[in-house]
Formats: sequence, C-alpha cells, structure tokens
Amino acid sequence: MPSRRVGGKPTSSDVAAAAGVSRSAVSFAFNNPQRISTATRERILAVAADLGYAPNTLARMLQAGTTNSIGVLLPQRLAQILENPYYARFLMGVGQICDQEGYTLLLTPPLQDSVLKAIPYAAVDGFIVCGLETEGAEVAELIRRDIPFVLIDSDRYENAPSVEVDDWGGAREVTRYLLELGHRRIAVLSIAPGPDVAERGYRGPLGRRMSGIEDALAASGLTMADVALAEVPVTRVDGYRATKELLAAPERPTAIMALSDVLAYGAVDALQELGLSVPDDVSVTGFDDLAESAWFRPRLTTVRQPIVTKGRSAAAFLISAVRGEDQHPHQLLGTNLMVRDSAVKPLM
Amino acid sequence: MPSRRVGGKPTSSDVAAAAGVSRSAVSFAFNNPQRISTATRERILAVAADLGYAPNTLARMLQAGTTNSIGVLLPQRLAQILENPYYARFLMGVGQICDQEGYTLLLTPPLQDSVLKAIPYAAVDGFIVCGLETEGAEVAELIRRDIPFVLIDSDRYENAPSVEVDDWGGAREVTRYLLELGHRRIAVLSIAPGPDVAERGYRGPLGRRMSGIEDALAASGLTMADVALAEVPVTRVDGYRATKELLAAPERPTAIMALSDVLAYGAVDALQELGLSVPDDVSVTGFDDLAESAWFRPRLTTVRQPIVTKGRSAAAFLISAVRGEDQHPHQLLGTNLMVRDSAVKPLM
DNA sequence: CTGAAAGCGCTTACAG
DNA sequence: CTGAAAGCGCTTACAG
Repeated sequence: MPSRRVGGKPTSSDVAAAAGVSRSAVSFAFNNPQRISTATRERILAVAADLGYAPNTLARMLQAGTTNSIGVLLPQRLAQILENPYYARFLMGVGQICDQEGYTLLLTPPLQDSVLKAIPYAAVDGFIVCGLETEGAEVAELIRRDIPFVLIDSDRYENAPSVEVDDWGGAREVTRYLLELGHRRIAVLSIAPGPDVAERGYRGPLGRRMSGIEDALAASGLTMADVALAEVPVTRVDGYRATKELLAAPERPTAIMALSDVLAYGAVDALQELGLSVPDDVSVTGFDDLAESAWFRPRLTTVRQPIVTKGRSAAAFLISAVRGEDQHPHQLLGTNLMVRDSAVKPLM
Repeated sequence: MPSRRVGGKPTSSDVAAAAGVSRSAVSFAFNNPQRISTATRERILAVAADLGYAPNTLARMLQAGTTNSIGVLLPQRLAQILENPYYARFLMGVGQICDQEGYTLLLTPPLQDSVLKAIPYAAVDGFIVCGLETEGAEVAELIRRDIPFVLIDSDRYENAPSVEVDDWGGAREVTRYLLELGHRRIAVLSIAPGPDVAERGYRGPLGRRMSGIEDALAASGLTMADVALAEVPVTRVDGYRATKELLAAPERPTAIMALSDVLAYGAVDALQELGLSVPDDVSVTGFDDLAESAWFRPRLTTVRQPIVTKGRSAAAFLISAVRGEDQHPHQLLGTNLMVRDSAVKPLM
C-alpha cells in the first residue's frame, strides 16, 4: 500500500517512490509515453491513479511558459460587465475564437477598484484590454512586462494591435438621418464619461461619437448647444430615468438619440409610461444593434456595430501576438444605420 | 547600464545581479518591504523598473499554492454559453461574489469537446460545475485530484456542496395553473436532454421539471401521453421553429408551456407570425424569469428561479470550500410562479 | 529504455 | 538588515 504525506496532494516524487522509478519516468508516463516501456508506464499510471496523483497544473504552466488562457482586462466590476448585453455579445465573439483555438477565458475585473492591480494576479498568455486609455498606467505596465495585448474600445495606439469601430461615422449617420427626417429638437441620451472629461475632453469611442454628432449638426447649421444632453451609466433603468427628466423640459424633444441600445430601451419604457407613442409622438434611436433590438417593439432604429466580429478579431489578434507574430494589425470595423420602426418624421 | 539575457524577460536573478543584492532581497523589496532597508529597497525597485522586471505570476502562484481565481466548468462551448441569457445572469451572480472577494473568473469550456480534458488546463483554486452528472467522470476526477468544487444544475450529491432549485415544485405549479385555467391541450416546449435519456431517463433539473409536470397532470387525471412534447436546444430560434411544428398538429394546443423563457420568446414569435394572438388564441408560459421577461410583450407568465442567487451561493460555497471550511452545504432555492399577461383561460 | 541533474522563477524559513 | 539554501512541482536535455 503506497503511502503519502498526510494532508498534501501527492507529487511526482510520491508516485516515483511508490512505483520505484525516477520522477522523469513519472513525467514521461504522462507526457511522453513512447519514451518509456509500456509495462513501466502502466505501473506508474496505476500507482498514480491509486494515489490520486495528477501533474500540478501551475507547475506545468510555469515550466511550459504558457497558460492556454487569455485574459479580458475589464474596466468595471464583473457584476456590471455581465449585466451589460454589449459585453455579453463581445465575449461571445471572443469565446468563439477561444473555442476554436482551445483557450480558456479569464475575466479580470479591477482588484480593489484598480485595473492596474489586477494585472499581476492573472495567469494568462495575454490580455484583451477593454475601454482603457492608451496613455494609462495599465497599458504602460503591460508594455513594461512585455505581455501581449490587444486594445478595443480605445483610441488608436501604435505599439499594440487594436480593433476599432467607426463610431464617428455611425454617430454622424444617425444624426443626419434624424435631421433629414426633420427633427430639430433632439435629445442625446449619452454614456457617462470618465471623471476627467472636464480637463481632457471626450476620448475613445464616446469621443468619436460626440464628434460625429457635432459634425452632422454643423452640416445643418446647428451645434451641440442646440441639443439636450444627458449622460448616464449604461443600464436600462438609467435610460428610463434620464428620459423622464428630459421629457420634463419645457420644449419636449421630438427625438431621443441614445448612444447605446440599452439606453434606448429605457427611453421607450419611459415614453410609453408617460402615454407617449414611439415613434408617433417621439422618435428613438439606439447604438450597437444588440440582438434584442430587432425583436424589440417598436423595432429599434439603431447604428449597428459588429460586436461579435470585434470580439473575434480581438481574440484572433491576441492569439497571434501570443504565438509571436509580431505585427500590430489595426482593424477598423464599419457601422450601418439599421432603419427600422422607432424613428419617423416629427409631427409638425 | 544593467544588461539582461536577450529575448527572455528579466527574472529576480537579473535584478539581484544588477542591483548587487541577493534574490531574497529582490523578493522582499516587492513583498515584504519592512524586512529590508529603505535605501536597498528603492535601489532594487529602481533597477527593476529599469529592466522591466515584475515577479512572474505563475511562479508566484505555484509558490503560494493559490491562484485567486475560480473556474466555471461549463458543459458547452463558450459561444453557446455566452449566447444564453440564463448563463449571463448566473455568471453575474458568481461575478458579484468574485468582485467582493477579489477573485478572477475563469470560464472553462470543454477542450476538444471533452469537459474532462479541460480540467488539467485551468489554473484555479476550485470549480463551479454546471449541469454535469454526479456520477460522471468529471466529478470523479475532481474528487481524485482533491480540487474543491460546487455542483449546480445537477442532482443532489453528498460529497460536495451544491445549489439546487425546486424545479419540481415550479413545474408542478405552472402546470397546475394552466390546468386550472381550463387548458387541456397543452404542448410542452422542452429542453433537449442528453443522448442517453433512452436508457437512463431524465436527470437533473430537466428530470425534476418533467416529474413536476407529470405529478400535476396526474392530479387532474392526465398523463404525459395527453400533452404534446417537443425537445429542442435552448435558443429563441429553436423555440420559434418547434412552435411552428407544434401548431401544425390537427388539434392545435391552447397553451404552450416552455421549459425556458428563451424558448417561450421563440414560441411567441412563431404565434404572432402565424397571426395568432398571445394570450387570446394561445397561452404561453416560460421558466426562469429572465430580466427581459417582464419587459417582453405580452409580459411573460413564467416560473421564477433565483438565478443570480444561485450564482452568488455557488461562488460563496466554493470560496469557503477553497478556504478550507470543510462542510458540504446544500442549498435548495424556491421558485415562484410569476403570473403576468401571457396565459389566460382558453377560448371554449 | 531509464535516471541524475539542471532549470522554469519565485518565496521563505533559517543563519548570521 | 542581509544572504545562502531549500523548496513549490514539474519537465527536458543529457548521459548512460
């Protein structure tokens, strides 16, 4: 009866001792069958099974220098990320490539509210970095540690691959569409920016969307001062609340342009509750084109961004970076205005 | 100018050499500041910064014997899991506890279509095991390896903590409700079971639901032979397709009882497309009570199971198991029939 | 076919 | 306050 240290898990030494072979032989039995005689191998495996031995995952990874896992470095807590259908869909795209390439997926939220602190605690081969600033401490740390990474929902950055979306074009197109329908009292239901907008202005996707809106307005002789603006966290209930406030204004908007579908859903909830018809009384548009938006009633007119593709590309770029292909591809994905039922000409 | 091996990342030896100290000193500089003089510490840190050194995550974990990560052992590919709002919500619950306790979350899908094969490639402190059989090879492997785990969506099991839902009671209640409304031609839109139902019968949550339905039917003098049954994967479009087939039957059902909200959404899509009103022409019920179901039109009558709580409990149980609290709690969560607008008395 | 040795990088008692 | 040594468990050239 083979014995082992009480308490701890058996190691390859325990198996080697019990089977009367060297640790190398134990390793070969598991990883390199042809380097060992069948008889020895079977004896080792039997002893291992008996002892409940399996090679330690961490030790193996340390030795191999690879984890077969990719990390997603997230800007918010897991609870918030997983509540947001946008991320669910993005992760689905990432997941498709992970499935294909045999990688696991490590969701890495901030540690003690710090994205930076989370980095050293993630056993991954590389990171997909979501919505962080290119000049931030996190990107600097990743560079310093020489960990492969891909940027998404950020600004263009030369030292790493990135996947971006033409947020500017999408926002410009939907704004122009509303203007062409004849809307002049437009409320923008926007996403709360970081704390330092005041000094540094809008950045990343939100910055590009704001600038697209501005450009479209300018083409009609309008400015941001001519639209109402609400900035809220991206949840349905925040969209609902903000819309109620927007509607309390003396001059009711004829159109609400949400910068996220989730916010648009909330806007429709609020309008319906107020007894207003969408789109007859007020038009509503979204941004993202989540799967739900086509089923939503009224079918949501929105800017489609290819979220799943974004996830797929990010994962694919990361995996090739991990494998040592040292290019820095930058992909720019297009947007499409999906004209459906939630926006029409304003009542005169 | 400190030099380092070309190609590789700098190690604590490189820093020690460049700073003229021992490797212990380097380690102390990072982990145990008070065990070293401030001057030495700052010199070491400066050299480390200069070299781009940071302690290797994997080596640290191996040494510490902990990863600060919990794994979710999934029965399907990531793409399928992340497409399913049920899992999104469950993971949200898990995520809440991870956020709170400072754990990362490793999504571990099958490797080469084998859940078992995925186990040795996950650097985690323990697993939440989803929808697997208690007598399966995966559970046996986890026991053998002495890895802490928690079972969900499974059958009761004595050797590990578990979180279960009263699927039996929920299914019984909704069935009884439809019967009491007067429905006699009921179609059950069910979830495709594993390949070996024929020999082994239904198991886990699906088994409990089927048995709840059967018991409620029996109380009205009916059997499973009196209901139509379709078994499909849990996607909206599969629910849609199956409903179209169900509706083609000579005696149209007056009620469709879906065993998942996602399937119920698909059923409503199909009915509306056929020009039938829900609930006036056909009643539809769901199971789960996803967040969307309250916003869905018609508001979905469904069995609520506390999915987020399930995730929270599973994560909390796992973390206490990881911390060595050796109880095996078994939690049974209740269900509630949420009576809303999608089911009414049948037309006579 | 098999084993002794070095190495993957790190941390932590233990001496001084 | 600091360093030499042992150890976390494993794998893989290298000898035989």
